[in-house]
Amino acid sequence: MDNLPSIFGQHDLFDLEDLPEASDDFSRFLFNVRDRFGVDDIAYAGMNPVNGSIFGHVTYNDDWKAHYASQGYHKIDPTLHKARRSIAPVDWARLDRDSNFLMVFDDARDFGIRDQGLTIPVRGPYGDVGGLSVTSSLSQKEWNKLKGEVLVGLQSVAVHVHDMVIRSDNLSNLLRTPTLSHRELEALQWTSAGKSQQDIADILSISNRTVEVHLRSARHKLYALTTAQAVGRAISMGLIYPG
Amino acid sequence: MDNLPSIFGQHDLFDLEDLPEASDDFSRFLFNVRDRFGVDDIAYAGMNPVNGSIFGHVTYNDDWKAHYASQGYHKIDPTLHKARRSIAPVDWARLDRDSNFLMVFDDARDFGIRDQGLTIPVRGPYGDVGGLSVTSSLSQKEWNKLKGEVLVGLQSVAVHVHDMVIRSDNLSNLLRTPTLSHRELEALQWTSAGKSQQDIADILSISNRTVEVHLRSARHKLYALTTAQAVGRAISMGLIYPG
DNA sequence: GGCGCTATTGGGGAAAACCCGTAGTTGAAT
DNA sequence: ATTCAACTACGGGTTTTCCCCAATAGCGCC
Repeated sequence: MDNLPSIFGQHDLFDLEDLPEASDDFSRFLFNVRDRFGVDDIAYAGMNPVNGSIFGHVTYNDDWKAHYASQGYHKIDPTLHKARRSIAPVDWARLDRDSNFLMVFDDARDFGIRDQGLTIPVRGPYGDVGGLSVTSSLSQKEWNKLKGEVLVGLQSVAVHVHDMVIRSDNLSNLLRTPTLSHRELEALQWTSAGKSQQDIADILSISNRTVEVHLRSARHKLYALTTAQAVGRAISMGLIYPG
Repeated sequence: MDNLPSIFGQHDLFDLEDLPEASDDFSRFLFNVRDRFGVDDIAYAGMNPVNGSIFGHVTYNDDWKAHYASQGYHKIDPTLHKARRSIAPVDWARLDRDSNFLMVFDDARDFGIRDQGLTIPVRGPYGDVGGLSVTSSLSQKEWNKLKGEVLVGLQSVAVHVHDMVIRSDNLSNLLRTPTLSHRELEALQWTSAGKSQQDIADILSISNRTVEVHLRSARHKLYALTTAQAVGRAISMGLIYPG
């Protein structure tokens, strides 16, 4: 927690020392960012890779927040969907106007929210993913200009917000200790290389039952239902490498 | 397999400049960025888990590049190691001056490279990790000032470079990859989400035997011996996403 | 029309994985 | 000194996957 703030010094617009400690203050921080960048609304959504749940802080009005949640739009929101698969910022103008897009944004319009915006994905080392979105109701020309001006700054804000949220999120704390033992990692690694439990037992010169125990333990630690899921999760978290 | 795995695994380091295509563009781009931001050197290192290869692209002089590679410093480089575990930019000033640090930077000094710099981690959705580092030989006071000014911009550059590298690498891999059918991808995707064949059969409203056929076909196309391996491979290739 | 490819649906049986335990040893930490 | 996590191993029983086989339907292509 203390090894981050000073890196940004005093010159930076968004010094981490200004970042709120309590999660209740995240919204206020976002309002602050919104005003500084001159956008309509700003929203952060963090995705927990364990159960796929999404949590976030937004400056949207309460009506839209409630509607969005009640409709389960986080499951189909194309901006989140694309951000989850992208490295670079996602310009909503480049998204397909497919059925999911229309379903979300047709409703959004009724709540005063336009389909003009950006989503910036950010990832941490534990498979944690987040996205910072901004919306604007400027004219297209003005928005394009503003977009270029704020993009770089928003990138930085996104990283800082995600960092803070993940650090204060209890669920993610479980993931932040992916202390897979050496044997568990070995077993997973060989499984990812296509070896059976018996193969691995021979390779490691241990019993196949022991290999099974290690894989079972790895599944539990990664909250995975199957070994295949554990392998995928471990790869996406950088714990092992594809074989 | 080490107790403390090397940063990018057991793989060899190789230089983007050794690659025929686009290397000139990357090189020019980095030199360009270096001059624009007023730093001494810029280095990008990234790993694509598709083949576990490491991509490096730097503005360091050839002597240091050769020395760094020949000593295998990418395995112990503390700047990479810390960046691998961090979301936010890593200030080298805050790193422990441990044995690994001294081993790398004592040598670096002989090649005119200071232990004053920043490393910005970047992550993509497939477990791919990269880091953009900059060095400076300014006075500490001047460097602290410059650091605050360039940090936000470098964040953006880092994302951009990583995106370009991974994208081109994924693309080249995709060209050699047999295309999986829609059903095969669906089956793999749900398997990655921890579902059994019967679960998937229910979800897709097809027979569990059909699901099995799709998974088998996917395994063959991916040259995978087990479904777990196929899942890992598909994730690392970007065909599916971790569930 | 034939040809090749893919998606779909099965059966039977072998192999592997998985779940529920118990239990001894080691080494590190409190 | 005791707790605790990791590693090791085994048993019995269940579930799932995997591999052999065959078959129908749809699709574009020459």
